[in-house]
Amino acid sequence: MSDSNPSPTTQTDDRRAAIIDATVESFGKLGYYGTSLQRIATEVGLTKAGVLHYVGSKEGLLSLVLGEVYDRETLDIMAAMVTERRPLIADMWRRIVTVNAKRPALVHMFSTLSAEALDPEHPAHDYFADREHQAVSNAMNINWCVPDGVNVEHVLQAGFSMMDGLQLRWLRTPGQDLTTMWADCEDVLMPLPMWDGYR
Amino acid sequence: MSDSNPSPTTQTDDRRAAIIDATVESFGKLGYYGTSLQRIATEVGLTKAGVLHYVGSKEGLLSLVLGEVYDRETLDIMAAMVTERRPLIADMWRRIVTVNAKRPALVHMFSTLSAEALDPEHPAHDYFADREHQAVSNAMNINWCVPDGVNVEHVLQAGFSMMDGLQLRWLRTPGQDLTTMWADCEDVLMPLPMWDGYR
DNA sequence: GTCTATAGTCGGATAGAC
DNA sequence: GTCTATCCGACTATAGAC
Repeated sequence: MSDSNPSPTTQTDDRRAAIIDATVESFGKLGYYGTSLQRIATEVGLTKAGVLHYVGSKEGLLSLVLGEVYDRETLDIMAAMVTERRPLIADMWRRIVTVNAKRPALVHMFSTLSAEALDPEHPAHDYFADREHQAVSNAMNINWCVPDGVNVEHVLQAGFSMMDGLQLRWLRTPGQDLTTMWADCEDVLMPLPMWDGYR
Repeated sequence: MSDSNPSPTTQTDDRRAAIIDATVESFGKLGYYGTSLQRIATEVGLTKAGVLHYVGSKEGLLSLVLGEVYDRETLDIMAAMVTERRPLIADMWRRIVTVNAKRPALVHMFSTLSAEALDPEHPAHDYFADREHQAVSNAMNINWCVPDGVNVEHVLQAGFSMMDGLQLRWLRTPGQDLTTMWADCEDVLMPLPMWDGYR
C-alpha cells in the first residue's frame, strides 16, 4: 500500500487532539474564564483564527473537552458492574481511582471546572449538575452487595463526596499516590469488621 | 455627645466591608481570574481607580478576603476543642458545618478559589496548601476520644475530604440543608454501633 | 485550512485634578 | 477619597487573502 495515511482526515484529527490536550491543561490551571484562545493557539502552533476554525467559539472548546472525554471510562466501569455476580461498591471506587490516578490533567480540569460551574450562569453548570446527579442515580440502579443495615444512597453520596475532596488534596501536593490515599479513605468509609467480606 | 460617629474611620470601614462582600461574591462565582476590578467597582458604586485606592492592586483584593475572614471562626472551634474534657471529632465537624451552613457565599468563594489555586502559579496556591495541611495537623494535636483501633489521621483526612466534596454538592443544588447532608455523611463516616458513644 | 488584519471591547494600573 | 482621563495590553470574533 502506498497510502501513508492509516485513516482519513488524520491531520485534522491530530490538530483536534492537540487542541483538546492544550485545552484540558489550560482549563485545569486557569479555568474556563481564565483561559484565552490565544493561549491555546500558541500551545498548538496556530493563530487564534486557526483555533476558531476548529472549535467555532470559546464555548466550542468547552463542548469539545466535556463531550469528548472523561466520563467515557467511568461509564464503562459502571456498565461492567451491572453484569457482576456480586457487585461491590468498593470495587467500583477502586476502579475509578485506578483510572483517575493515570490522568491527573483530566482530573485537574474537572475539579477546576466543577467548582467554577457552581455558578448557575456558568456555561458548564448544567453539565456538572446533571453529572453529579447521575453518578449517584446510576449507581443506585445496581444491586450492590453490602452489609445489613447500611443505607446505600448515603454511602454513595458520602463516598463520591470524599473522592471529589480527596482528588483536590491529591492534585494540590505533587508526588502523592491517589491509590494509596484512597486506600486509607476506604478503611474509614468501609471499616472492618463491619465491611469484612463486602470489600 | 454631638459626635454622630460611633467610632473613627467608619466610612472607610464601610467601604472596605462593601468591597469585601462584593469580592467574596465575585470570586465565588467567577474565580480570581474571572473577576474584574470594574465588576467590584460597579457593585460598590465606585470607579476602578476608587477601588484601587483601597486595595492597591488586584492581588490586594485577594489578600483582603483571605486574611480578613473565613478561618477565624473555624480556628475558634479548634481552640475550644482543646479545652474539652472529652473531645469528639464528630463535635468538631458538626460545629464547622453549623458555621458554614450560615455563610454559603464564603464557602462558595473558598471552594472556587481552592480549586483554582491547585495551580502552583496561582497567587493563592501557597495559602491553600498551608491551610489544607494545617487543618489536619492542628486537629492531630488534640487528644480525640475515638473507638479502639481507629486511625485518627485517616479519619481526619477522610472526613475533611468528604466535607470539601459535600460542600460542592451543597452549593450546586439550591435549597438543600448542609446540616442534614452532613448528618447523612456522619452516619457513614462514623457508623454505629462502632462509634456508639463516640459521637 | 491557515494566515493577516482589524474591529471593538474590556483588562489592570497610573497620573493628576478637585 | 474619589474622580476623569489615559496608557497599553489582551481579549473574542470576523473578514478576506492565499
